[in-house]
Amino acid sequence: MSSSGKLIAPTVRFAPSPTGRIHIGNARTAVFNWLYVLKNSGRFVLRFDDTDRDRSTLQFERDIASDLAWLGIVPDLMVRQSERFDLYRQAADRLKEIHRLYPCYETQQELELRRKRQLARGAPPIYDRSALQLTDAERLQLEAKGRRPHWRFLLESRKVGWTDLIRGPQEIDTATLSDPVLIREDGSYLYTLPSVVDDIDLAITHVIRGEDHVVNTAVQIQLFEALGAEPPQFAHHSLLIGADGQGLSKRLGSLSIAGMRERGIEAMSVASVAALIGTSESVHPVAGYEALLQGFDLAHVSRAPARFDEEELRNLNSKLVHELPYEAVRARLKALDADGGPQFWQVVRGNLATLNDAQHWHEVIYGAIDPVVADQDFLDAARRLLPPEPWDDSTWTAWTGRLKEETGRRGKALFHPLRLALTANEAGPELAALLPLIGRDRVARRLAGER
RNA sequence: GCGCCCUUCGUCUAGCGGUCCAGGACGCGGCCCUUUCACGGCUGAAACACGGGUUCGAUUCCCGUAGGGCGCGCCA
Repeated sequence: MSSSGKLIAPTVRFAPSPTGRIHIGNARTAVFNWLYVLKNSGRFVLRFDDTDRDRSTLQFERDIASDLAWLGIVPDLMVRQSERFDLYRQAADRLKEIHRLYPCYETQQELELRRKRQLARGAPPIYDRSALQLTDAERLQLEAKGRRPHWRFLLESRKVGWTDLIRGPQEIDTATLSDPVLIREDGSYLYTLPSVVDDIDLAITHVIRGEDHVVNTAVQIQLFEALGAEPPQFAHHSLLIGADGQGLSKRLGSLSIAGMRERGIEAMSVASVAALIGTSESVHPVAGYEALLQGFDLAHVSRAPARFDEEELRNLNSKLVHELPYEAVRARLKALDADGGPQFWQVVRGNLATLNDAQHWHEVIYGAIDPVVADQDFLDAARRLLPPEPWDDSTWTAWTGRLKEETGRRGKALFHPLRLALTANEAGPELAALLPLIGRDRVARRLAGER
């Protein structure tokens, strides 16, 4: 909203702290941001909020970047807050000058005790600003005793409002909030200040994030204003909950993107679920972001928490795999040592839950299996009737037709033993299609009960 | 404890006072295809959390209750 009316490309940021890998909930935020960028020809900033030096690691940064890359998300810019402390110091100085940042000397134990007392009284656990009452002499005395201050942002007690792109008009009374600590006793920065300073410096126009940040937004808007900047647009989506209806944040193990990848789930399956769950669009497999873009609109995102069920993801994934063209999977089949060519893929894909399952069918068709033999006499008869090659799609019908005449068997009694002998599986692709791929030699061997 | 948000089929949701004996999608059941199973196609069952209001009329508006999510950090 520049005064010149000039259109600025929307810029969004995805700002994980590299203290762990991303899970489906974070991925959903990332995908929303990504779709917003694709839809509006914007820029995507990946910002590592690594102000917590103890818990942040470079390895997690790399892992997060690779999880995003796997999801097809390509940042235009990557920054690391730990490399931008100068900026934060400048902003802090400015806030001190205008008396919006003040030193406090309470210990964490004292603060905790106060909060407990307030809670016990039924009062909200809000910082009482007693540090503001300190005289210069008292401050000096505390410093002489070796106390170092932490610094709080002085909130203006008033209602702060914004129009949330997902939640609509919002209003929060900052009188109900504690003045947030911006700078720790050791001089390091907490999330709040760097986040706002970077949003200003990187010209972020749209902050799309989880609703756990709704209250922070009021504080941040005051910070933007104190620093003389116009706040960006905000969009807060609801958080995912587990299939059991409980919050997701508690147990992350199997919900990690890395885990889904390892289990052979397609990246676009994850992206489809992430983008569509909790929206008015139907949750269905979408092969690419361009197609996902069609129905994308932040206004379609629900305000109620949505359940994430991995079984739903698996179902959606198998449907996605069933539709994948050979060219799209060829390289990955090769990597699995399961590239049986276009014909193979065509026959087999409808039976796969994940692409990795192609390995199994490749082995069943071209490798050595242990045939399941229940009735050797029947299989011997089948073997005697085996037509000579070349084989094609009609071979199956011709062969089993003769076998039917010979043995009088039909239906399941006819086909089930053949399926078990030829594939060692109860279920699978159509045998008529499988037969020419397996070939006469292997078929004959398997009917004889040999590997 | 306080504050904010949410509550329609099992799940994700459409619905913004009469169009709704509530629509779609996934899942589930059935049928068809396949002289087997799976894939695929078709089809069916399935919901307005509860209690008060407001109104000629509430899924739709208001209040309360219950349930859920989030927040109240020298975490992000």
